[in-house]
Amino acid sequence: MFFRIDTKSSTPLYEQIIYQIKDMCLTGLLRPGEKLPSIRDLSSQMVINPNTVNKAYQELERSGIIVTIRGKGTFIAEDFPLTPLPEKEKKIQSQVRQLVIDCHYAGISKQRLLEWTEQCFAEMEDRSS
Amino acid sequence: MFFRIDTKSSTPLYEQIIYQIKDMCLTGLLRPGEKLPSIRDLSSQMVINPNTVNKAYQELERSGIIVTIRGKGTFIAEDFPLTPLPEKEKKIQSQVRQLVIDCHYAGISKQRLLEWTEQCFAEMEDRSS
Amino acid sequence: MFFRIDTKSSTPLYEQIIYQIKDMCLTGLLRPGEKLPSIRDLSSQMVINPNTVNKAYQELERSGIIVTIRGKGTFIAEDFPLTPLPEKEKKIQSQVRQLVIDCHYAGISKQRLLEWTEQCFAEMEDRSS
Amino acid sequence: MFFRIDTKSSTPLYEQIIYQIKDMCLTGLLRPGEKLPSIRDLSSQMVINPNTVNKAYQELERSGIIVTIRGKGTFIAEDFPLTPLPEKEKKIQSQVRQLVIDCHYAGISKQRLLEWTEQCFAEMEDRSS
DNA sequence: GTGGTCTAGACCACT
DNA sequence: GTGGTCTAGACCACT
Repeated sequence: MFFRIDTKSSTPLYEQIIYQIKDMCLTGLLRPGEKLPSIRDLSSQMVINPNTVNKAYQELERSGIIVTIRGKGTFIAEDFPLTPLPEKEKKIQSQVRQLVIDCHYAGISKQRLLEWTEQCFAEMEDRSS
Repeated sequence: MFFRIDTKSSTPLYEQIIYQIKDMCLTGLLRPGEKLPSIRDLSSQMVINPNTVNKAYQELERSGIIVTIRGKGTFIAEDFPLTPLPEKEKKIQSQVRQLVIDCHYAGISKQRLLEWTEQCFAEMEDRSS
Repeated sequence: MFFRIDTKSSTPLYEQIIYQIKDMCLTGLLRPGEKLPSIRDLSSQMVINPNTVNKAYQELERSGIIVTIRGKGTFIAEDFPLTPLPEKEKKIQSQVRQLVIDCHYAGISKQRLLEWTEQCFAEMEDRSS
Repeated sequence: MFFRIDTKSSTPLYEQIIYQIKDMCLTGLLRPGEKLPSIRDLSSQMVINPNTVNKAYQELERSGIIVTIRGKGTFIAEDFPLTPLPEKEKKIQSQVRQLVIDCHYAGISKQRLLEWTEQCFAEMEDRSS
């Protein structure tokens, strides 16, 4: 497991961990049932505090993406949890709008944004197989 | 000027204001040279702290979107400021990736995300004319 | 707000706080929209660490019972969130079974258990009015 | 003996075993004097650590529900141990309250909770005969 | 060895 | 003043 953490980023460390693990699940780098590194291992590997890793793991468990088994460790959940809530949809729609606004002011064309989006989906498509 | 502010949202109020003004610029609701309400007016209208509006205006001025003229007020800048920095590009790329991840877990298809994106661009196209 | 925390109990402090606040909501001691004490105030009042209160508040927010507004504080949510998930139902059913088992071995009759249950409901009935 | 163990559950394995054995005693599936499987057998059957089973048996013996006879094995005690301590009563009362709170937020009516409780008692009634 | 809880204390962003 | 994040470090329960 290779993590790329950006300490200068404004997004909290624990959120970066969450996104990386979700990413690895969707790209197939992490498989259902696979064991994640222990909190201590990952925290020492990333040179951050165990509590921070713990927070990330707990939030991932809350959303059903990982499962912790007492005294044994943490594992990728067997079933892929989809939660299509109407609130989430609205939130994502407003994120899209903000992204488009940012693109306009950064001089990024519609063409490029759509390409990037397609590319990300392409790298993740295999998860469903 | 109609603002839709969500005090319960996790995105800070001042950022919400920034996005709304940028949005109105891009959709044509605000035109170059147009006068913005004073900090006092806007803050009392929105029932929020004047400091919050002030912070939004200051950041908008720093990025060249609005211009303050001493004793006259604040106005939408005449020239559309493009800041295509390579850092920004990277940042947006990672935002796209996070958005795609969120869509996957929210059960939102590529199709729908692309549609939403196109729609936003469509509503803003006229600004370049 | 009066909190009764049992440091000797095996249930974590943060969970005790959660149950107390839920309890006060259901019995009407806390009303929708009402402001909760700040994390610092409550923690110093209870002589526990602010992080512990923070954890309780965050979990309550996650389940929609309270709402935090940036820089303003934490408030009881306006709308009462009911989440009748089938998993939760199962969990409660097994809790009931465990409770009944415990009653048997503690020599507590069905009669008494039912009375206690009725009593609790009675004290909370008014919430719906 | 059939055990239904949930490794993903937050209640410790050894507690799950305890409750299951108590349950089987009260429903009549296990009779006074009946022999329990050895720690080794049960642990290999359940695919869990022998220490976990050992812990469960020890705690059951401490509360007088089972009896170990050197070189012979472990048996269900002949006499039904009742331990009506005032502390236990208080503890159960607070468990009832927590249960009622959980029911409220899970949208489970008083009616249904009482039904479930009655049902459990019904399935166990015969033990006293 | 595994995760869970809690403390003490620092620093930051937002209002 | 408000909550959010993070660190350092301790202790505990479970396997």
